[in-house]
Amino acid sequence: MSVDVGQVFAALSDPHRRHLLETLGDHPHGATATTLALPLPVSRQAVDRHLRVLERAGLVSSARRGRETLFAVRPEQLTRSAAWLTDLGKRWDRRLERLKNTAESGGTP
Amino acid sequence: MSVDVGQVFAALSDPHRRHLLETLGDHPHGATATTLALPLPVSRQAVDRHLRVLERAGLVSSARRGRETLFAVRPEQLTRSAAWLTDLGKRWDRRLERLKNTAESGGTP
DNA sequence: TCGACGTGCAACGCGATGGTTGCACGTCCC
DNA sequence: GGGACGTGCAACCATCGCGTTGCACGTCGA
Repeated sequence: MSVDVGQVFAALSDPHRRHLLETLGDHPHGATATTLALPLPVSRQAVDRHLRVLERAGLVSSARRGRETLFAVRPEQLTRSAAWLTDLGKRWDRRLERLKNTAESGGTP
Repeated sequence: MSVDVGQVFAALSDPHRRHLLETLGDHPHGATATTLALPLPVSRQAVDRHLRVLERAGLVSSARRGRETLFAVRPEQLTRSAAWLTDLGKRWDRRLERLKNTAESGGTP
């Protein structure tokens, strides 16, 4: 909770962050920023900042273990955002359905 | 089709654009940028650019009628993005479920 | 036809964002 | 304890996105 859908969408708008999320899905135990940055053409700090953005959006969680920080996915926020999207879609469909019925029952003047 | 989910999420990340989408839902016949900008504290051009972004993301459609341009919602892309989100969520859940089972059946070495 | 209205495009300023590098702190291993 | 490793933070620069204004073009109505 307490996280705006806007932050989630902003986090998901970046291709690098989406890639990080996909990769993190393959590491359910969690992965460090250094490990994730290894095959990428960007620096460790950049990946770290991306992970911070994802964390602020509630999409990943960070847990420090010893001298390394493990990041792991957190499905709840993603589910919430998906629900937001489907809700908006449903409202649209309902409006369009009403419009269609109105048109059939007599009136687009 | 041919629209990236990144564009959709980037479009949805802005509060003004989300508000425009909500408002457009109340005008199934379509609305002009000037009309939409009236109650807002931003200029008509700003609203127009927001609508262009939404159009590029495939979330709204523009149709010129005479000297005015009507914008209307287009639910398909929104449905697609919602599906993308739920799919990613499902994959995560599946991974986490597997992890849980693995842990129970004996092994986190 | 001519004035009025509405739109689209270009140029500009400003703040946010993404990327880099360098350095200080905490933690593991010998 | 001491060196090595990994992380977090700050400063700096380039780029992008948002908002503004001004102007030219197309379209409606008298």
